[in-house]
Amino acid sequence: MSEVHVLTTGEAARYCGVNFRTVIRWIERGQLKAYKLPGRGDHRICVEDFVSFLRDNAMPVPAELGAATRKVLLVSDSPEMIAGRQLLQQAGCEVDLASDSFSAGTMLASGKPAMLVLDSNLEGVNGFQVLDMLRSRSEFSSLSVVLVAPQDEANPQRWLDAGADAVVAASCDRNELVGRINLLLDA
Amino acid sequence: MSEVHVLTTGEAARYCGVNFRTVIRWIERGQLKAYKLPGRGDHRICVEDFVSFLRDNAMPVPAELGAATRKVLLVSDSPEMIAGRQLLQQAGCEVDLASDSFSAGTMLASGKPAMLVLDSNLEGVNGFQVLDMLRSRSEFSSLSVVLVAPQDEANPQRWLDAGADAVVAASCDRNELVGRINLLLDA
DNA sequence: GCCACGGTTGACAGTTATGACAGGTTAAAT
DNA sequence: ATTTAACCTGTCATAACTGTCAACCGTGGC
Repeated sequence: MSEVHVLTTGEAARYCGVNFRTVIRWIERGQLKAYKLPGRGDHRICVEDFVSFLRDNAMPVPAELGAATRKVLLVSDSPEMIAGRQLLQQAGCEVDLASDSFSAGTMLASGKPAMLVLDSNLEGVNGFQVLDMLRSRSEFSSLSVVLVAPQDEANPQRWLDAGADAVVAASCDRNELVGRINLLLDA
Repeated sequence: MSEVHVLTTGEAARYCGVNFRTVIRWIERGQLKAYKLPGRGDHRICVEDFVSFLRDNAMPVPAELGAATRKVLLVSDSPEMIAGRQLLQQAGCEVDLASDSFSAGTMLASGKPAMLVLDSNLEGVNGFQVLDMLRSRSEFSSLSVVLVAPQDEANPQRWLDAGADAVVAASCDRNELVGRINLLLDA
């Protein structure tokens, strides 16, 4: 069963060092998404919504809540890429792995990773199509995308134009890849 | 075998991030419908009642409970198949449409359809791979799958063996397709 | 039979919602 | 520079809801 972790106004208030009254006002103003319990109308805030609220307002994200924001979905069927998984885990990331585009899609939607590492060499994946789709849907607006370019890539810029946040060559060093992923996750 | 799914107070509580005591109070106040077991008077909540309670109170519905009963995800890029969409809508179905496997995956996971109509002629889709993945994940255990077989299909049985609930030829009549979908949805 | 597990109940402590009010900040108007 | 208004935030008291705790009871496994 899915453990939906939610916060009360008091918890959210303590996390950002304000009075809970203020948190309620943020909610009333529509700045922070929340729902109400039927009883007295207590507010409950999904951690996910809270974290994106903090980010939108350049507020510090508590480490224990930000852990979920270091989740990476790695989409590739190449053994070398998959070997990079361990490096990412050592770097403190949670890593989901998909080796075809259909399951990649399901894992993206259900696992809610903060980053997608997409190997455009994967058979049946059209990187441009995927980027188009991601960028046209608001639910993925905060998703970072690192594109692993085809072997023969001559013009990496076109991927950036299509919406990728970074492009790396498939042949690039794994440590370099992990370094860039880390940089994006911390940004 | 049709599994009548019910929740205990503890499960319902975890689903909406409150204490089980609170769930019992909602039931006592008549806000949440439930029945009692004869023994100690344990509460049991039908998933259906729980979901409509959540909806009534604008509370988030957990993905694994929210599956719509007449929602179909149509995965194809063939104009004829897409034309079948209207027929399905006329038959009272809600229809999502995906034309590539990646977005099909995202829509399957986020849209929670009751049925997947998968065109195996779609480029980049390996029907067997998809069926394997679906049947190995419990979150999709209740999903019906209608497979639209390749043009040259000689042995439809192998799709059924792989986990499809029905197989139709790509050339088959649209009305027949809709009829079979309806049958499965009502089952 | 015995035990672990999970659910119930009641009492009580802890939290939260609400409205009103006061102090602080910002920005525009004088 | 000063004033003013608008706004945000914290505080308070009250009422109501929610969580916690302990004791107890069915159920199923050993």
